[in-house]
Amino acid sequence: MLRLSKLTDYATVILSDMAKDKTQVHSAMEIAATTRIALPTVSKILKLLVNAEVLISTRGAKGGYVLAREPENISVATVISALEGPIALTECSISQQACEQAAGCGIRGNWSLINQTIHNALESVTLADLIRPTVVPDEVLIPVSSLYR
Amino acid sequence: MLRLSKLTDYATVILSDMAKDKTQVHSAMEIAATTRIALPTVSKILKLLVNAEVLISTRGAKGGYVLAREPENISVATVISALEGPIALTECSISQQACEQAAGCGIRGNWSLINQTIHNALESVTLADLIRPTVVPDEVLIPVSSLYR
DNA sequence: TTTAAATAGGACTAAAATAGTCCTACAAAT
DNA sequence: ATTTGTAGGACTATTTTAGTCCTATTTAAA
Repeated sequence: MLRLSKLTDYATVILSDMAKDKTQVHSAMEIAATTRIALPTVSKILKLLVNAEVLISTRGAKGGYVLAREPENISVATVISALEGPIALTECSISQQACEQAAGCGIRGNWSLINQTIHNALESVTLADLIRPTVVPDEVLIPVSSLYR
Repeated sequence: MLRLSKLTDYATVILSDMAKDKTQVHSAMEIAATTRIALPTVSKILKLLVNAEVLISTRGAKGGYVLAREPENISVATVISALEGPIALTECSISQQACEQAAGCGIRGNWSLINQTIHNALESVTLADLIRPTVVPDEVLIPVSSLYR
């Protein structure tokens, strides 16, 4: 269902939580407690976010995790790719090697355009936006169609 | 990886194929042959597309499938939801019932906005666009960020 | 009216991805 | 030294997805 994995979902919850208190070092245990996500799972997610340079970790007693940069500079796209790998709707957009159908496939180019579109949409939303109080706009304008007309 | 399922991918290939010859009735066997996708799999996909009213089927000898409407009027969003169900990145955007974290979750509203954005992007691209010769534009403009500034 | 060529619907199996857990090693503070 | 913490990876269980198959029904044509 074009669904994000649960882990990614958790990651956004965790990061939102951390963003509210963005200079404080949070331990995995503490985060598990406030988010009510099981500790081993929290740890796993935090590690992935460190690898993606979204978080910075400190080892040892009083160690823990902090945001590596301002919430405004952490895009949703970054978080998703940290947890799930590259954002691409179709297999052929990632692996350079042609699929079996590639020869007669005239739609690859257009898929990559759609991927690009979605990637841009996710890139433009940041952690700061996520924790902002919800505003439901009258209309959401997406001029993708203009590309074709 | 925010990936489409293989079946959805196949569906776009199948539909593109059918769109090239949009008034002709195609049997499942014929489609399997030209797309090189296994027959039982093709059948499964075609049935789903009939249920979603993207295709119209005719039973019996000389029966088969045709597009239910013009390729311009079949959106990628429709195809995706036919195969995968509602397009929603997060669980909570679909099931009305609150998740465990819901109480302290301040990001649900913003997720639904992102969902909406992506849905609109996918809604604006049609089967007709998919089979069009690829054009790579200089820039893809997505003003999602403008919603927040 | 019989037969062949199709789809409809659903049950079922196999395979792959995802989620979740656990263990051992390492680092820093007290 | 000991305690509190992360790093990294192996492992297991669960769920989802992909793929197959069977039986019923429908229609065209011989």
